[in-house]
Amino acid sequence: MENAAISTIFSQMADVMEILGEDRFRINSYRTVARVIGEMPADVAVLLKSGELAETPGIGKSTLAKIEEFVRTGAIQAHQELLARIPSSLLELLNIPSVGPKTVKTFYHELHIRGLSDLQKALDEGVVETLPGFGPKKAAAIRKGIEFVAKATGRIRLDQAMVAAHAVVAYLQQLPGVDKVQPAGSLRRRAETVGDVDILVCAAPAKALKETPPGVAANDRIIESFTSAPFVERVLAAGGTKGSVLIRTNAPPVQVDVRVVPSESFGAAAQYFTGSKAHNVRLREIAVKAGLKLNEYGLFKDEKRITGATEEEIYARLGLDYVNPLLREDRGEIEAARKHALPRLVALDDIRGDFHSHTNATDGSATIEGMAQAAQSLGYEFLCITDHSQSTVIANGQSPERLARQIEQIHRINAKLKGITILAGAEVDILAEGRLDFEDEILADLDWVVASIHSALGGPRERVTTRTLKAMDNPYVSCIGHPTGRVIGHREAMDLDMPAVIEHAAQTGTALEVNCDPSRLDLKDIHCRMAVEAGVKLALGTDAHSPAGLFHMSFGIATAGRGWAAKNSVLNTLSLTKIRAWIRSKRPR
DNA sequence: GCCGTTTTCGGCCCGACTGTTTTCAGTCG
Repeated sequence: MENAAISTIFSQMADVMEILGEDRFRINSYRTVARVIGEMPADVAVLLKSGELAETPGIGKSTLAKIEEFVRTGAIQAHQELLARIPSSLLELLNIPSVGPKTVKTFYHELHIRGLSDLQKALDEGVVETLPGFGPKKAAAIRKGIEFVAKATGRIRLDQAMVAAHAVVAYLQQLPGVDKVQPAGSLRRRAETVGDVDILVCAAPAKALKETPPGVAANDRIIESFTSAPFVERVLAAGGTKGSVLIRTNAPPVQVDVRVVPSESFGAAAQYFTGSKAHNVRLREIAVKAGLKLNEYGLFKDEKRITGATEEEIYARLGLDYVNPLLREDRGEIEAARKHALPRLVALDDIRGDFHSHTNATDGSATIEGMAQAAQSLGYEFLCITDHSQSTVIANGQSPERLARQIEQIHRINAKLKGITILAGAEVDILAEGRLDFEDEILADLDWVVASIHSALGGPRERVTTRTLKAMDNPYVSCIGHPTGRVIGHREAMDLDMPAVIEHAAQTGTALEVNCDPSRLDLKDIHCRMAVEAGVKLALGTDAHSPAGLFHMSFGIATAGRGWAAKNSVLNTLSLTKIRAWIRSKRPR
């Protein structure tokens, strides 16, 4: 997969050009290219050949030539030339908060700083604060920034961010003068990782203060209360309407930004702070073309606010259908909103059951009955028990004999249960060369078979792809579990040929799992979309190892939604009768 | 470098906060 490499090259070129002070619009288009390529679900080389790449917005003639060059030679000369103009170690300085391209340029030209260690030395010697435009506070900020880079692990997982957000929201909600609290940013878009947590606060109308702009006095108090809250480790910024802090958590420090806005601007602010940046830029361009101006306070005609209280009004006034936050990534949603062609996304209410769970028969913590009870309390009609197969020894995988006894046990429990059905399933290992861990006669006794790769995930692309395709050829395999095997922040995805996998899933009538565990989210959003477009069914499974694990369904729903999945793309929304019919349709008669 | 129901040339999104400044540049989102 060369997409990541190409994306990095373009973003590096943009970084270098910024330090060199080149045309910012040109830099912007390089950044767009980096983003667009980085988000592409299929190989750039393939899309280049098919001509699709040339049709992609943001990719013009010049970019196309550079990518062609990369595919042909493995490098881009323009990139090499840019890198030759400054020491490449200079680029690492851009990661330091409060250090931007202009600062780096000054360091390089005035102090001949070539990297982090040079900068550290200059700080220690006290020369940084003597530069024109610099001072002791700026130097201190840079020192703290370096400390932060050393400690920070970058983005945190969505579920971790949600825990942090939850605590802050609860605190803000009980403050006087606070009307509404709304998490925004990538958290609200349910991106798989979150850089910082954005929270929007709507101040209650300030009555007795006609002279001052609405809400201002209350804002100050809200920000002050926020920045002095018990969970705050360090205050990064605090103004009249905006506060930014690092909060204490178990894991790496999380940055939380709070903005306070008046109620007449709440929708505009929610829209603005939910992003993504690319989506917002598109909206503001549409506004400008209509002779309007869009900012976080509203949509304006000259100085007059036309609308701003709700997001719905803003989209409507720009001639767009309301765009679900999950879709706001500038991946075609704006065009679809204009044509009234946005999908109605699958929702948690549509879900009738869970396709992937474990019990204490293998590495889960609860009994079958315990899991069933928990599923029933979620309003489910079915739950698949999919314990591990024999080869996953570390998870106490079941032998065929143990599995046979478990199937009988499930049948006995089903006879007693009312309102929910347990499907007897298994998570069967896909072994080397694509063989399965159980024989077909055993698989035939199961209601639902998830086939997953748990070994040799680092194998070459052809090998891992072939293993997956071969598993799909088995008529009893209903679904491929966590197809890429990634663990966010810990383990890279397998080098799967995803277009081939999706095509084969469509041909064989095999579902692809959206593993809802927030540390997996596998398939990920862009691959879900590819599957949806190919007509492949998604099967959402929490991979729960305890009753609490079943709650992770919402993460899978969000991921499928980010992949533009409507109800009809998701097997979990079907009745049990229809699910059984769907499973049978692949099996021999 | 990209793009076109105003355009193949001339545009290209918007504001808060900080620090170092006496009016603004730089950074960030």
